[in-house]
Amino acid sequence: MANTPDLYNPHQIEPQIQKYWEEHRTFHADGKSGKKKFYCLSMFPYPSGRLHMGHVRNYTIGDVISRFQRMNGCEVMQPIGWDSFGLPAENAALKNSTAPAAWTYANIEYMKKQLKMLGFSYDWDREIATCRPEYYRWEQWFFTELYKKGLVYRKSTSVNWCPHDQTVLANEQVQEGKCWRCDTPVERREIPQWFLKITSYAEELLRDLDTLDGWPGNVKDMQRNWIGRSEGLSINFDMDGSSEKLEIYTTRPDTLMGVTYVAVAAAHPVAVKAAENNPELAAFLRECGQAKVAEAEIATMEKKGMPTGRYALHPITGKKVPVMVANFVLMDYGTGAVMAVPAHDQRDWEFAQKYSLEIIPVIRPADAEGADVSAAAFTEKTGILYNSGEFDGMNFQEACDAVSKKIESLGRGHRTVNYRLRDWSVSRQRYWGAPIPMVTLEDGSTQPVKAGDLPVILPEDVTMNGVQSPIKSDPEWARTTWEGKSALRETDTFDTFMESSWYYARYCCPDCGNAMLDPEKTRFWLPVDQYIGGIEHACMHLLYARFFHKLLRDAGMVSCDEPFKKLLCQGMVLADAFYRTGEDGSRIWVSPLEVKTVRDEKGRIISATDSQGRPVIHAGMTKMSKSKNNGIDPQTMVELYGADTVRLFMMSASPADLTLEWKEEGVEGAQRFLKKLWNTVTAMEPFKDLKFDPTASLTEDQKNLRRELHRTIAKVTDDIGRRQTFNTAIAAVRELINTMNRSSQETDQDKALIVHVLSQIMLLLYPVTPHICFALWQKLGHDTPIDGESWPEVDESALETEEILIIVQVNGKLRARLKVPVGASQEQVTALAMADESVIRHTQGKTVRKMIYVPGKLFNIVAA
RNA sequence: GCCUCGGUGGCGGAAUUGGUAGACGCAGCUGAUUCAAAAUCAGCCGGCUAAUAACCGUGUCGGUUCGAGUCCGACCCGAGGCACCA
Repeated sequence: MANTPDLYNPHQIEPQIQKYWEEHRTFHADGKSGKKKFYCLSMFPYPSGRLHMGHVRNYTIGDVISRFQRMNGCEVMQPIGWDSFGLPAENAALKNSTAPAAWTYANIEYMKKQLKMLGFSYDWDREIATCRPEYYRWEQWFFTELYKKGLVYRKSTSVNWCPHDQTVLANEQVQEGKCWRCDTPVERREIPQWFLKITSYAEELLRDLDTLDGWPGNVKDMQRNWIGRSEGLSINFDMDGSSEKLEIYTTRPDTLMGVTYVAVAAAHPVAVKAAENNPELAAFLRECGQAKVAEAEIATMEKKGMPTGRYALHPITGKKVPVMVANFVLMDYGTGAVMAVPAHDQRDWEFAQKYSLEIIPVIRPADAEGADVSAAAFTEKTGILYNSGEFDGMNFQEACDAVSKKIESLGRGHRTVNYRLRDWSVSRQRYWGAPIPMVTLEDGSTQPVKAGDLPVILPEDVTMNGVQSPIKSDPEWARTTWEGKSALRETDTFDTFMESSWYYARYCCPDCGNAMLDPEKTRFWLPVDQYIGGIEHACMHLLYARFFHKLLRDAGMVSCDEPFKKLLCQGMVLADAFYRTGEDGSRIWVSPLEVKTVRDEKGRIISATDSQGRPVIHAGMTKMSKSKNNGIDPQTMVELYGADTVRLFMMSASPADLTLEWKEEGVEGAQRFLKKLWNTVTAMEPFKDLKFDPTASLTEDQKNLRRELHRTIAKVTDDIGRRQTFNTAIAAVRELINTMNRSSQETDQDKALIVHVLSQIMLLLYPVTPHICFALWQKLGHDTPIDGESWPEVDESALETEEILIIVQVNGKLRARLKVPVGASQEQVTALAMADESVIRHTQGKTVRKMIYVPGKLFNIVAA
């Protein structure tokens, strides 16, 4: 009878094992096991239609950590859901004439299937979608509570406005200053918006960063700088010939005597008023109103200004200084006015040069008579004041204190703490979002919707015309009553960061129907033990979620101070990009899957052609994107290679926090590894019942293999558990397999050891490639599934060695490697080192000046 | 422009606390097997070199140190974020 060869077939085993997990509810978490809890969370996806490689990378990391913690004795809760409000649904609705809701729900269903075929250990019972009223009703309710607490206010602020479409544009929808749909130049426009007072929590958000030991330092640095706490002086300048005041803030009070002009934003009342009978100035203000609302835009554009014709009075000397309008001063930042000290601030200096404004140096280097500001501003804080009257001779700190005191005693200002962080504008003039639960009464006053009238439901069965939100174009939708009086609903919706700011808490009690959160359940599961997501969220999402958590805490719904104990930011996924040049000279991007490359003997790409043999140009590795046609579809990859191969490649090709370069050859390498592993286990299957006895007398080979096994267990445990360097963990397992293959396989004890090592390898690889490990675990003769197994333990006795390696250097350069007995003394090492041929050669004719001995490691001879 | 991170063989990367640079893999080369190819197995694989000697070598320049990929200073290049993409 012919045997069918037993080959690795992921497409057969993976669906079976996934079905087993689903039927057995293996990954369901209810908090009743009595084990230590571990909450592992990956940033939930926007349901764009298909999973992309960035998702797969994110979720594979989360799954590896979840399975690892599970094996280490924790009850792991790993939920998943959908960040399902957002702009792309509206764009898709326009393109395909579908309702955003229908499109979104269809995408969720499809992507759910894709997640399942990757074998992630989610507790699907906790799935949530933020576009469901059961979810956003609590967000609406919480907003009305915050309103009652005084943490919500309304203020006018700038937005990008398309005058043709009569609509607000997202920054993304403004391309080169023009509307992406109709190419009309975009204008800045002030409209009233709802704000959350995140600045009231700025101090705590800053301070608590120090408690986040499990966060990467760079993310904490970014948040610190984003919050941007500064101590300075707020000063009121009197306007010449009027009772108006001009309030400014400065972090350099020491330079106050060098102020030669004041600059205001184009939207500042002083500028607007001055432009009333100055057509030239009015034209300039219109020009300023044409820039996009983005900090990078403002910081890089050409600095322009114009005099208002008005003057402010210096708060100490009373001297008249011109008031300029400047395009780089924004009404939304601070007070919309700044004092300018061109001698000691580079931007002010350049502006003063351009518009021939006075430059008065008031700080000189400590070792010079005066400051040379002819070529650039002198911006050091190490100088001494001069040209400053009563403040002459003071240093930076003395001057700051003295000037501040003086301004305060004159009643013209006060010392204050300022933040770069601005309050959070939560209003969006879009349809596909949670309606803001506010109403306007006929008397013009605004009121929060009563709790009993929530949720304010967003209609889902709508048609989009691309210009206006359906709830704005339907006058009936807004009509309502409040305390019996007729009222109009707010038609703006929430920023989608609102939904993603508390979803992690809702996962603890997704079915809670009578409250936003169940405090008992949040107390049990929170904080999230491990959060995983992209570094692009370092400031906004991660700061908003921390802010929301503190709001929830102050409302008694959660009991810890921070939502995410440990944070891992994974890198982007890149792929080769290729293009050929079209007849009109344009670049036609060709998918890397269709490209054939020719390499030289070193393996460098020397030429490439597309599927029709046309030459294409290699544009290097870039982020997977539609525009470069270099996105690799995860589903296609799973269908070709299986989920385990995709997971293994993702985790082994680079460290989790760096970019990952998708290479088909590398994926094939990962597949090759799994096939070999399958074949090795199959070959050892007949010996699965042999038991390895570590207490028997072992051969050198056996001792060596056993030592390598336990070293590998120690390394993989540390790499996954502490360092989160999954790539080196996998490399260590591969090394162990190489050692095993070189090891003797003669005797029953040899074979028993190999069967034992293979079983341990299954446990080490299970978090990364759970399906194959599940199947091979059975083949190795275990009759209970691998899912219930504990993480392997290191046997210290296996690690013992008789010899150690000492590195011998002469003047820091490697000259010899010495194998010495474990207990060798420094004298013995010295004698052996000095007798080494290479050491003798390199010390010949020289005097030994010094010898440095790092016990058990290194011996360096300094000779000259 | 500002904030943060990164730069090591042909390529991805390793080197965990300042102590052997290049683990592990991909590509490539050589051989075995094969009618042949694929697959598989074995060996080689930073530069220079006859060499397993010596020298050079971790973006550039300078510094600290017995010793620097790692620490410090300056610069160059690339990536992420900059508040309405998520």
